[in-house]
Amino acid sequence: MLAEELGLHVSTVSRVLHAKPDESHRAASKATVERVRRLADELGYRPNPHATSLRTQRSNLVGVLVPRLSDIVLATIYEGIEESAGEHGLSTFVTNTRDVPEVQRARTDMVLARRVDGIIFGDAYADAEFLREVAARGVPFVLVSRHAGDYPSVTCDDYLGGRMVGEHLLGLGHRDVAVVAGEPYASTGIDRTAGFADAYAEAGIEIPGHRILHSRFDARGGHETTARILADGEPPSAIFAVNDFAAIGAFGAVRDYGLRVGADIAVAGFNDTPLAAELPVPLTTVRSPMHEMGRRGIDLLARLLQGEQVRSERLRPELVVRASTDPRA
Amino acid sequence: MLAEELGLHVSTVSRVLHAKPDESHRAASKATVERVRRLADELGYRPNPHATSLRTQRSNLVGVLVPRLSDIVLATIYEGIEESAGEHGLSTFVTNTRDVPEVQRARTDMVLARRVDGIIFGDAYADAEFLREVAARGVPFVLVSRHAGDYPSVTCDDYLGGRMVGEHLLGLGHRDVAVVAGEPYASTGIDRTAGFADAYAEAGIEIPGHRILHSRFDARGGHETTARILADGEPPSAIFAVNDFAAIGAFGAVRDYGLRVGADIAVAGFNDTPLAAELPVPLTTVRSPMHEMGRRGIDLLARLLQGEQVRSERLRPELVVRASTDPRA
DNA sequence: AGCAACAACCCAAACGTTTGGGACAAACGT
DNA sequence: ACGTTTGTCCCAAACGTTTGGGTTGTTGCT
Repeated sequence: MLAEELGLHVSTVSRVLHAKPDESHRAASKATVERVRRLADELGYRPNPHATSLRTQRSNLVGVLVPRLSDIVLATIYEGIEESAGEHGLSTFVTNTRDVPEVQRARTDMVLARRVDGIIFGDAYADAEFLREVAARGVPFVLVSRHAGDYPSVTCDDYLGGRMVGEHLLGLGHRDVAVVAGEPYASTGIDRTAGFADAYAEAGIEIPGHRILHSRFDARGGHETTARILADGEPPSAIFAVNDFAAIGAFGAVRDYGLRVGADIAVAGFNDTPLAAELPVPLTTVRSPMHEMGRRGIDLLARLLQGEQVRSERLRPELVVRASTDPRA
Repeated sequence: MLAEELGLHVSTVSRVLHAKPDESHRAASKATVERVRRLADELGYRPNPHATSLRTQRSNLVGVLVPRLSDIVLATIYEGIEESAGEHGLSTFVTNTRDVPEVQRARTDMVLARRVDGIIFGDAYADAEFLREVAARGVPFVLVSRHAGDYPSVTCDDYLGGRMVGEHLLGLGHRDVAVVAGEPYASTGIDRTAGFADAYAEAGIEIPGHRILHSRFDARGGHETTARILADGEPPSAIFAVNDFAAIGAFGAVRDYGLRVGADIAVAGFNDTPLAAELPVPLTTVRSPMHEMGRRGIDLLARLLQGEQVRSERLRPELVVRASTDPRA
């Protein structure tokens, strides 16, 4: 600590710098406080966080694990996390796990080795197996985007979102529909699919198993899976892809099959990413509060780190109808 | 260091754990080395990085500043960075600056306060003003994606890429063209535009000023700017948007204007993001090695941190022709 | 036998904080 | 006049490493 160029003891300076404005007088005389403060920001003094962490056993660091940042959904969630983290005095550490269990493990070990105070998982597997291990190690964590077990999480109400899409398509008269369902281990895809299927079931229509196919979450995955659907007998009249990127991939497959999105076959997505509205055929989708999920996720973790008891949050989605399901829109 | 449950002095253990395999015998006896190693990974021992950093004055941390991670281009570059950082024993710290100078400053201070060893800027302003300040403070840094001044950088050869698009459109007979040029402070947009314009100039065609408009880099920005172009008299026969997202926005604007991309008006983008190929009208674009840029960026920084002299790198782009400029493709 | 060389360790300082506990003087109460 | 309080500050330990420099005891050489 260079700030004892003023002939003061480090401890005094430390106290001055840490005192809340209303109790600074307890640390030192008014004059001294002033002197310290002035010099501190004259020199642009910043306490060495390594020293602080070492002493306090708290790093104010949180690790954030996501499948991939190049997925705009997770990237946006992370923006929310980062934004709000600052307000809590926390810094974040993101890392990509590609949804690969070994990588998740390795990255978790990595952030733990960096002595983070807690972790935000954006890549939870629905079986929660790995999370149980983490919990057993006593590491505080929260989930965002996906939920698992009953670990604290902030998610979109995906079931409701799926249901909205189902009701929308039902209302348009679509009876033969297919689902590009995403990865089987992600609660997002699972719930969206379930909500969608339940809406149909309640209308007396069971969606047959061969109409519900798992897929990767990216455009390529959506393309391949949709191609398989289209290759399988009579094409459905509508396709629900559980996220926008998969839906865009579906666009590609539909196009390759010689059909027109909107006119010949309805396609709906999920998330309302900024692209959805710009596509040549604008995409019907469900707006999920991605940014907000991130913010609330870190808020939740912050409270957890304070020792508070926390409850999961489920945010409300909103259906956005565009021309990909309704050419008149 | 808990590892002296074996009755050894910490320093001995430290030496054992740091010795390269071929010189471990200099640290302790074979038996001791073995004992230490075994206990260490039995306990899952990881040195406390804060203590290490404090002692060595090196954090093995690098700060990464990007405009926004929700831009898939930067997110992909960051994936490359993270991937390669691990191989250098470095950890990274990303943060969004939204291309706002005050935020860039604040985030730079933030990462510096965290005692990073160096910085990677993905958000350099072409005027390099801020970078000069950073350099003056003696902070090692490299640039990725954009270049500025002659600070070490890893970029795509954007000028060449722009030129490729220009020659391509010229070859198709387009003489009245417009450019959605991106932000005026980003070398990417500047160079791509310059390359494009030069290609036309060499063919004896000066692109008039009102045909080159700055824009934000996202879909919305591309949409707005394209709409202004279309509203301004006779529409051009082709539009070059300096990145894919802006191009997708251009798609939206063209659609709203009642024209068809590919058939009525050609549109080209830049970056070849995974979406480009999936669009209902597949997008002609220039493939830029985003992942590779990230990898090389951190490699460059790593070498800089070793004290080596480094040279900027300029990676080769590749034109990918699709139906948005050539319906026969 | 005497001395150097080496193997196998240990010592202690230092990195920059935070924090419980003083120390010292001035002001106060009676 | 003397104990007590209060205001202002200092002391020192501790956090977990790394690293230059010991200290032993054994082996090798002559």
